[in-house]
Amino acid sequence: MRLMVDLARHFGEGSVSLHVVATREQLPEAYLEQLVASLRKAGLVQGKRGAGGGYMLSRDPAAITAGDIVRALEGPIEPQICTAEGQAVANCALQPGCATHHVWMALQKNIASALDSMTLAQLVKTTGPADGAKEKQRA
Amino acid sequence: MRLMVDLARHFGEGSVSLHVVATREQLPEAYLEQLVASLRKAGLVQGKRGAGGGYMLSRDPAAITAGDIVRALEGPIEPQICTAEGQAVANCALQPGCATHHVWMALQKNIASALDSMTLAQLVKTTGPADGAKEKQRA
DNA sequence: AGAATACCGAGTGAAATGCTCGGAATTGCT
DNA sequence: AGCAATTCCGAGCATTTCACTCGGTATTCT
Repeated sequence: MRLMVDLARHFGEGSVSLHVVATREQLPEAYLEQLVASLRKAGLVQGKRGAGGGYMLSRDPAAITAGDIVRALEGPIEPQICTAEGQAVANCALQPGCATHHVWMALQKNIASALDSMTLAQLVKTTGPADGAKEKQRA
Repeated sequence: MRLMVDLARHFGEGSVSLHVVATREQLPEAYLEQLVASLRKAGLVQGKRGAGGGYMLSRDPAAITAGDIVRALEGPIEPQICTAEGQAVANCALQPGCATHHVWMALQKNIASALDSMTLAQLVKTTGPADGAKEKQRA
């Protein structure tokens, strides 16, 4: 997540090496390498090999949401095994009218829409200065 | 969760033994025992010992939310370690303007309000009796 | 050529999750 | 009083996930 925000922050400056990001964000480089692999497979970033290479976002920061990132890294959003995104009615296999299924489905949609409504561009903006704006929430 | 809905479904009928709930919901009894301990400590259910004993909700089903249950079983709602409920500004200890903190806080509030808006009474209503089917049927 | 860098696959330690086991303590029934 | 039902309690166990490491290979720049 922080990785992506960092990349977004330097969007348009060519490719950035993981080494730089790692030191800048104080994250283990070897770990980022692994994460970025998933992000690349999901088409969110592009890598450039060789000396002077690195990574860059493949889309505009305004066109990438937190939801995209979460899905790329952790798979479909599913509060419970039986309520993953994109499953029609699911594999519950238990009582058809399983009371709790309702709960998790509602929650899943809620989470998904919350994450999908946050773009990288927004995140970059809301954290440049001393973080004064905390208004972007609708009940 | 299903345990609580089951209890709610039979609210007002005195105490229900775990054995009954377990067979009714097809869940391992020994496991329920453990779960219900947390629920009791959280004040959501009351236990009555001895033969003919069992558990019952300590409040009206309309006064218990999914959020209550989740918190009782899994602790405060926290999408990330640094964004648990009830923490003022938190233990991030990293960059003060950590970009992603914002995301998780928003998400946490979203989840919490979603769960808090679902009461057991509602859940009982929106799902027919599991299999007992001798309750008064409505919906 | 040599260094920097992305790529790849496997492995590790700690924690959470769902569940089991054995044994108390309490209560109702006969 | 005694027995059976039931809550209570603490520990343990198998699997999975999480965050992270390691060693190596391929590519590209200077």
